This record gives sequence, C-alpha cells and structure tokens, in this order.
Amino acid sequence: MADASADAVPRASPWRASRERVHDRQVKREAVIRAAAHAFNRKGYHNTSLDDIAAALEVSKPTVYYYVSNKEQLLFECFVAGIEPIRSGLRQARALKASARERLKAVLDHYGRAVASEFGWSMVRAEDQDLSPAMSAHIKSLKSEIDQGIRRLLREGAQDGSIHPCDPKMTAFALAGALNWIAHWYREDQSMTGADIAAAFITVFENGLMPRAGGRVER
Amino acid sequence: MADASADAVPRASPWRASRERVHDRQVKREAVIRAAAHAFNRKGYHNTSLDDIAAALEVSKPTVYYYVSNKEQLLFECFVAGIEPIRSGLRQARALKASARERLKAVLDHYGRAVASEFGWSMVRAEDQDLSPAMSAHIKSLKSEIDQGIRRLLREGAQDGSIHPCDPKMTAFALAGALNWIAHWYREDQSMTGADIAAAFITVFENGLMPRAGGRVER
DNA sequence: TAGGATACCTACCAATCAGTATGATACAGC
DNA sequence: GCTGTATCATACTGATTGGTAGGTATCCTA
Repeated sequence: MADASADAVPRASPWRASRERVHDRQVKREAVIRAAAHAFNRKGYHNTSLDDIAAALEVSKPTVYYYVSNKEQLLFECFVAGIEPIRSGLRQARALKASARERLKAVLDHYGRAVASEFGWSMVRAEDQDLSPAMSAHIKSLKSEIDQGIRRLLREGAQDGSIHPCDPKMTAFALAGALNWIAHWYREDQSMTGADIAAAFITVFENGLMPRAGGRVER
Repeated sequence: MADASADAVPRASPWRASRERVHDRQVKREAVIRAAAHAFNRKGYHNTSLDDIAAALEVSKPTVYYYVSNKEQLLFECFVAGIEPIRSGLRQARALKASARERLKAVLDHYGRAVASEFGWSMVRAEDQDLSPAMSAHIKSLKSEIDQGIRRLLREGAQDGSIHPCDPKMTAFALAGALNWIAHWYREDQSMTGADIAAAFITVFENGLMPRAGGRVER
C-alpha cells in the first residue's frame, strides 16, 4: 500500500492553494464529505479519526466540526451521497415504457455504478452498529425503499413474462448482495469501471448458470 | 432488538455453573472464540471490547488474554472457524463424480450455510483494515483459494456443458458477493435456515432472470 | 509437604480520539 | 476606521479501551 498516495487523488481542497478565504460554505462542506468518504474507503470508519480527515484537507479538526456536527453525521452524508443515485435510478425506471426486466436492468446498472463510486463503500457499510438508533432507522428505511423497488420489479416481470418466475425476496437479496459486495473488492481491483461491472453482472444475472437453448451468449 | 437476549443463546460458559475449575484448555479457548463471534455479530468488531467478551463469559479480561494473545487473533480465529467449512466443502466437491454445475452447487450450499453460521459475520467482515498486514495476507490467501476454486468450477462447467458460458471472474464475484451478503441481513431475519437460504439462492443463480423455455421452475 | 505449574483476579497504565473552550484573524458593510 | 460575523487554530478534556503488572488460590508431583 503506497500509504496516502494510492487513493488520494490530488483533489484540490478548497483550502489548499489560495490563502484568501473562499466564501462558499456548500463547496467546502461537500469537500469535507468527500474527504471523509475517501478516508473511510481506505481505512474504514472506525480507523479514521477526524484528525485524519482534517489533515487530508490541510485544516484543523474544529474546522471540520464547523461544517459537520459530528462523525456520525459524516458517515450519514456519505451514505446519502451514495444511495441517492440509486433512488433516482429507481424513479427513472418506473417511468420507462419497457418490460419489467429492462427496467430492472436499468436499476441494476445505476446500482452497480453507485456501489463502485467514491461513496459506495460508505453506503454499503453504513447502518451497522456504528450509528445512533435514529440514523440507523433512517438509513434502514432508505435501503428498504430500494429493496422493495427491486422486489416489485421482479413481481412485475413475472407477470409480464419478461422475468423467470422466482421468489422476489430471495432474488432481491441475491441481486443486491452481489452488487453491494462490489464495494469490497473494487478498491483493490479497479481494472473495470463501475459501468463495466454493472454490465457484466447483469449478463450473469440474466443468463443464470444453467445452459440455455440458444447456447451462446449475446455479449 | 431485545438487547442481550436476542442472540445471546444461554450457551453454558465452561466457567459458569460449577465453581471447581474445569481443566480443559481447548474447550475454554473455543468458548472464548464463540463468545467473541457472538459479540462481533451483535455489535461489530470495533464496538466490542474485550471486557464485553469477558463479561459474557463471566470472567475477567486477563482470563481472556490467558487463552488468546490479542483482539486481532480473536477475529482471526473466528474467521478461520467460519471459512473452514467452505474449504472442506470445496475439497469434497472436487472428489464428486458429477457435472461441474452439480459440484458448484455443492460448494455454494456449503458456502451459504457457513455465512449463515455463528461465524459467518466474522468471516465475511474480517480482513478489511482492522488487521495487521501479516494476518490480512493470510486471510486474503484463504479467501482467494475459495475464489479460485469457484472460478475453476465455472470454467469446467463451460467445458462439460453443464454451465452457461460466462466470465468466470465476474460470475464468481457475483456468486460470492450474494452469499457473503447473507451475513448482513441474516441477523435480523432468521426466518429461514442457512440451508434454506443456500437452496433458494442456488435456484436463483441457476435459472437467471430471463425466462426459460421450460417456463416453470422445478422447485 | 515443598515447589512448581496452572488458572484466574484486582488494579493499573498508556494511548487514542470525539468533541469543545477559547481566542485569533480576516472580511463585509457602514 | 469600526464593528459584527464568518472562519479557522491552539490546546485541552473526558471517556474508552487494548493490554499488562503483579499477586493469589488451586492442583499436581516428587
């Protein structure tokens, strides 16, 4: 591990470079969130101190607290930044005039990209036992929304004939699990983009393990 | 969550009940490992203190250290206890006289049961950034062994015609990811046994999302 | 029955770290 | 130039916790 340089894209901190103060609270706040996400990616939530995050931004700890109320909220913000694209993808898919399978594929594509994004790790790992009951519940409800959306698409697919009949709950768990897990290996193996991975997974999910009549895959 | 009683099966601690000392180091050591696994399941690695584990066994902290050298090793032992059944399943499968798909199914069955076991969480979550480089490497090699075994079965399946042609690497990632993720939701939803879940997942993996000629699933 | 090994405990240390008290500095408007 | 507000730093606290020092009771063996 090349210490700090591996994941530390020299993403210009709003504090860096110029000595005069930039008066853009929103920009700075987002920079703090992003720095937190990168630190969490590299070292995990518990092994990341707020001093680490501050140091990455070349600022002191109270400055971080000036933009964020506490560490927990930092994780929460990273989670939201990660899951929002999936929620939006789910809404978009609902509007599509296509088979349920096509709509599901669109959702899975968004999902895969999101997990491979800079906030993927935080999104996937949040909730656990590291958060207050209130935040944990909030996160759980957002996750549940995605889960229910996928289950619904699976049921609709079984009805319109575009998806092989299946247990929606277990199938949704399998799909989400496979995609969530991307966050665990993507850091070490970035040989593919998030979009590539999503596409590859969708192919796997669609075909299944059993050979099909057609024989060949339409890659 | 019913606090301590939910996961805390009143598993008799070797220390509990009798005041005269039981002289079986191995039994006690395993009790320590198991107590650690249960604590990690409930609160996560970082939120579990060695005092917690000691308290669960009704012992003092130094007693825990008498059986285990440090916290890291505790996690490592839990990991090994979790992954060993999968390794053994992989070896057994290699000896089977069956199609590659059948052998793969056998492995996935072991895999699913293992992840749903009491050590599943520790197995799945270990490695991360919580361990020394040496242990991390050790764990990584054990995980890689499983991964390579699955990829190999996928390749063999493509050759003997029992498995639909696929990208072994991505397919193995998808399968393992889906199964690993069981550890995340199984704690809260124990409505099924590990064997049931494994069977359900295998059905999903085999059929895939696209409808099949046969139409119905042979549940 | 002395001496050693085993098994366990009380009390403590040292380090880490989330979060804060306090105050300095710069800038905007007047 | 003056004042209020926004932004940031130094230096600290309080609590947790991994790990240990040192001692005690019990058992086995010679």
